[in-house]
Amino acid sequence: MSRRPMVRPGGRSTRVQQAVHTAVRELQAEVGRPELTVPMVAARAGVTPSTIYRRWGDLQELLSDVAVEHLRPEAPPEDHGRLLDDLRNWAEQFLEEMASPTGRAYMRDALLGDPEGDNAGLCSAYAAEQVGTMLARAAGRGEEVPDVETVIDRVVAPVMYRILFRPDGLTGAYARRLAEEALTR
Amino acid sequence: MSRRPMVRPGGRSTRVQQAVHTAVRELQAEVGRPELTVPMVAARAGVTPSTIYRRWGDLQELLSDVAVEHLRPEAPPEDHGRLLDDLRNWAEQFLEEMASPTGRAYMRDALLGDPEGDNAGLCSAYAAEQVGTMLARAAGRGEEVPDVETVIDRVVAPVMYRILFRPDGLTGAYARRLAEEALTR
DNA sequence: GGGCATGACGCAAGAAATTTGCTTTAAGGT
DNA sequence: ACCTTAAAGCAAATTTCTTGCGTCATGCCC
Repeated sequence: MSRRPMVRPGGRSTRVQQAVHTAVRELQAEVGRPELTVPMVAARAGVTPSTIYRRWGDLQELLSDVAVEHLRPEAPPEDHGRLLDDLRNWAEQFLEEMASPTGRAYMRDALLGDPEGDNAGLCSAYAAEQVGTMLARAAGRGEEVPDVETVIDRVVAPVMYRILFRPDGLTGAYARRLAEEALTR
Repeated sequence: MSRRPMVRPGGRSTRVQQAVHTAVRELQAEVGRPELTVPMVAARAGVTPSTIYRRWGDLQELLSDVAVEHLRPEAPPEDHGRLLDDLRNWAEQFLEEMASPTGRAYMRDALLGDPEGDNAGLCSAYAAEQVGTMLARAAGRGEEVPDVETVIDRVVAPVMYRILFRPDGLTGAYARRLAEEALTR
């Protein structure tokens, strides 16, 4: 008894997962996403196709996994000593990363192969965490700070919406303006 | 010379297109999206699979087409005699349509099979048009009105962002609040 | 109104992909 | 060290996708 499902984070499973993710990244760069196939990834990763099908279901879910990995922020947002500067800079960087062709591709992939919406939720959580860090720092300095949800609505959402639906004419200045308006108005 | 590509809007092409679209809608309702395949749609539409592959490329682009058709608004927004009421009601309806399981599925499909981003742009244009109608009406009444772009950023974008990335806990009240804040603050 | 050029569809064969049952491997607990 | 079992390998069966070619119907011109 007491048989909880076995979790095996270290070992072969992990090696396979990494090999497959690496293969996806390499092949995406080499042949481009439209030419990418599961058997191709499997061959590069030194794995049988059925392994990929069983673990990920299909190419989209695999791409979604890889995309989310890339979308995870690597460091907390820079500290400029004042919330307005923090947020302005972060928003500009965020837009530039996400609006680039590769950024947009990752976002689309992340949303795409994600029936449960788990990966999408994760992306949103990353952004919320970054915003939360900036707000907490500012509050610690005694600044008056808005809600995380407010900043999501006023800064993150417009940037994401425009990237997904109207990618033309996006500039860093737009992101900075959103940040300013979120704090002043 | 002077041979522009022949467009044949009436006739067989159109019949095939409608038959295929209808088949997609019916089968989506009957067997669900995950089970849907191109050969299945072709059979229902009384068409060979190769026709679908040639015209649409793959299932995702077809689904994207069908989705955009459903996302097109059927009527201009209701007129309540005051911008605040117009916008509040419209935002609430918009959220409720888009946040439903079928609405979300359509949105995802529209974004999904759309390498060029044309369909996504179309969706955004629909929303902008609806907003523009309300603002023009209000301006005609002498009300002071914000920019279309502002309303997009403050109302449409947050709703869409949350539907795509954090579908939990969305209510009509949230949409109404966004509308109010877009006009007052 | 009757041909003509052309784009779209049907058909069928071939290639590629996905699925699936069974076997083998190796991680982790006893 | 041994067992148990999740996960990977392998290969056959199935399904989907691609492609070349013949046919059909539409829109234009006479």
